[in-house]
Amino acid sequence: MLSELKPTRVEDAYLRLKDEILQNRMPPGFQAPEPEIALHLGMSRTPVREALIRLESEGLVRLIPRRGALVLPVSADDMREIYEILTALEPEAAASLARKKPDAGCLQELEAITLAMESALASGDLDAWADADDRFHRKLLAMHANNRMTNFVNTLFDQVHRARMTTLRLRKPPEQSTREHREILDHIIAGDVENARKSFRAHRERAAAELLSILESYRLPAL
Amino acid sequence: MLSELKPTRVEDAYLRLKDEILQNRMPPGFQAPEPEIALHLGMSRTPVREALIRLESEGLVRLIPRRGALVLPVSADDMREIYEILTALEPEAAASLARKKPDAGCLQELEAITLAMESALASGDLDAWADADDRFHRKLLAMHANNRMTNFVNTLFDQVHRARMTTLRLRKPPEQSTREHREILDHIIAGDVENARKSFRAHRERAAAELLSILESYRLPAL
DNA sequence: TCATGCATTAATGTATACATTGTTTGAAGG
DNA sequence: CCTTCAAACAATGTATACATTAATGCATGA
Repeated sequence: MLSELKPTRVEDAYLRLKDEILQNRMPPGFQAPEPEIALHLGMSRTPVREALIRLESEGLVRLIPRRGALVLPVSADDMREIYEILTALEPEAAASLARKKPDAGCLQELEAITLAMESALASGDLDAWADADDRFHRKLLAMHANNRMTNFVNTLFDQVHRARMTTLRLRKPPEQSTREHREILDHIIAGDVENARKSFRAHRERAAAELLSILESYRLPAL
Repeated sequence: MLSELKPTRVEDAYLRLKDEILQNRMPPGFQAPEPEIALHLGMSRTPVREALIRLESEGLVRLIPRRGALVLPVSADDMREIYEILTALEPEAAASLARKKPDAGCLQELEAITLAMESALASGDLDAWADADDRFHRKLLAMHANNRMTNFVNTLFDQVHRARMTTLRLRKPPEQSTREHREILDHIIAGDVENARKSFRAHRERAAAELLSILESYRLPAL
């Protein structure tokens, strides 16, 4: 029901290419024509082409007329665009969740993710921390029943994924972020709509400023 | 530069199908298999298929396994999703514009659109009014340099286009909307960030409530 | 040596072919 | 008359073929 009964080549190509891009095995600037990618994936151009179109619409790739597919770098300005949108949308989701008072089961899961983040911070496991961070944001969105918002924001998360992974180790331990997640969760549980919104907004604004300042101080124009 | 040098069949199919959908010549619920659409457009399945994939990613169509492309109706719940996103994003764009104090030329254009809306209201020309409304929203977004936001919001505008056209004549003359546009513009010109944001938010919240109440009172579950 | 232009190469956009598989029709049997 | 099963049909997913056209490289000439 959730996954396709029959795995199609397009889906396969899409997932594999997306994975290669997000894991930085196909780094930004990487470029290859359709036939080459098709060969690499062991299928014909047709499904590859459709997968590339999809990746392009998600902002991970650009199709350049006679040059092939280009893995897009994410510039500081892209980052600004993306964080501006996240700053507007995610707090709404959080506020709406606080209003709706979701059932205990769902909140339990958010709670577990937050605990995982806290313990990852304590043990200095940055990868686990980043994973919990990602899960928190995605879970919160998924709980707020707005599929259009969820899907769109998820594509934005994907776009900044590489940048977050890179900067993860260029900054101090993310204590503040962790505290803020806890704070947001508390407000949601308490049903405090306005504070849920505000604290999420502050969380995003601070994270964006931090990320951009890291990019600047390390002279990373794009990732 | 703006348009493609060479009009491709995919682009042609995309534009024509989108137009047919938005103009309600292919109404919600309309369904046709790829070969039929290809025949209708006078080209092979390949470009049609790519155009349909694009329309699907924009939420206008759904591709159902052995049934063909289905023109999606927009339900009240879809409307809720869409307006929630607009309510979060557009006020940010307005606020940011108020902050940036755009040059007179651009504001001139917004002013002209607002005047057009006011005179359309005065003369009772609903189509001209709706056109000015649409242009105001799109222009404001375009002025706020965030392409991701602009593109996404534009797809949402497209999705609600039919519903807006239908309800346009089921409601009282849109005096309030017109006043609100003027108010928003004034705040932007004055550089009043917070009031630009607030008045736009109020504008969207009211419009959403109005639209949904019309759907309810006329028993229109979807459009 | 460097510029110019032609020929070759190669990538895309599109058409077509084909296998797979779900749907539907119609006939046969209860 | 309704149900069941099979065969024909049809749509998709994918592969392949092909025309067009941009890029590349090489040869030619100044």
